[in-house]
Amino acid sequence: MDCIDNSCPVEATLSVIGGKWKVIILWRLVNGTKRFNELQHSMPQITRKMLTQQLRELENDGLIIRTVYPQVPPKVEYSLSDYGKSFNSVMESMAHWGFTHMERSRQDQQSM
Amino acid sequence: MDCIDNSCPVEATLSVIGGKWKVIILWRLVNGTKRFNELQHSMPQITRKMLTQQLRELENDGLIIRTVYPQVPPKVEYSLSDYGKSFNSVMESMAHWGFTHMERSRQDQQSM
DNA sequence: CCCGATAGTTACTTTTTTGGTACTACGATA
DNA sequence: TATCGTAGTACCAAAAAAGTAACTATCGGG
Repeated sequence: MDCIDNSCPVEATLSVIGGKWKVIILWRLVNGTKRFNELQHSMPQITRKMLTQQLRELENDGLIIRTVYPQVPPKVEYSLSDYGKSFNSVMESMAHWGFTHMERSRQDQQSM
Repeated sequence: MDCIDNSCPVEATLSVIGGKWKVIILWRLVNGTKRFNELQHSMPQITRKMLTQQLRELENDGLIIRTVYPQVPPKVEYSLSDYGKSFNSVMESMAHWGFTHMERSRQDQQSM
């Protein structure tokens, strides 16, 4: 699992989920299918443009599935593909570390 | 481990190790202390400036330890702190996923 | 015939990140 | 006394990422 020449598995991961939003979006999809607006409202900081763009890239990389319902007004649902679900363990790991990091930060503050 | 209000453990993690270089640098330090130039040579794409900057931020966040030896020419060593080592499990997880991702990409190419 | 709703797109601007080159300090060596 | 080597800094430019605001499509309802 080491970096051999210029093929490094950690960098490979970063190349797929790098950037400011991808992981956050995937994390929102862990507990099920979401519509575009649901996603947007669960991430007030992201703009429609960014959300669309990141969702397209995740779709192209096969991590999520985009389902369009031929209705008006439009209905588009996003969900994790099996491949996307395989990323859950990484996110769980990140969530676990982040949780202890938050605890730690809180304690740092108190001792000041 | 969910997102509660605006405190999300995944986002907390990203705020510390987000960006293009942090994880890559930490991954280089997993198997021991490295000097500045060693780090740079193991990441030919990074510039001195970026490397310095990222190392400082990692140091400020308590993930790495910077040791300056009072010599000429200078010798500065970087290593993971205990806290930084606690991030190893996340990186292992990323490395594992990245490894299968590389396999997958290779197979996608062959079937084209 | 205008309005609302959803899921976008487009053009433009700002911000952030990254890169390039030159410069520094200091002692050792030739 | 000029040069080398390490680990940087300083300043400016370029590129990439992200944000802003306005615009689109379509159907149903008032």
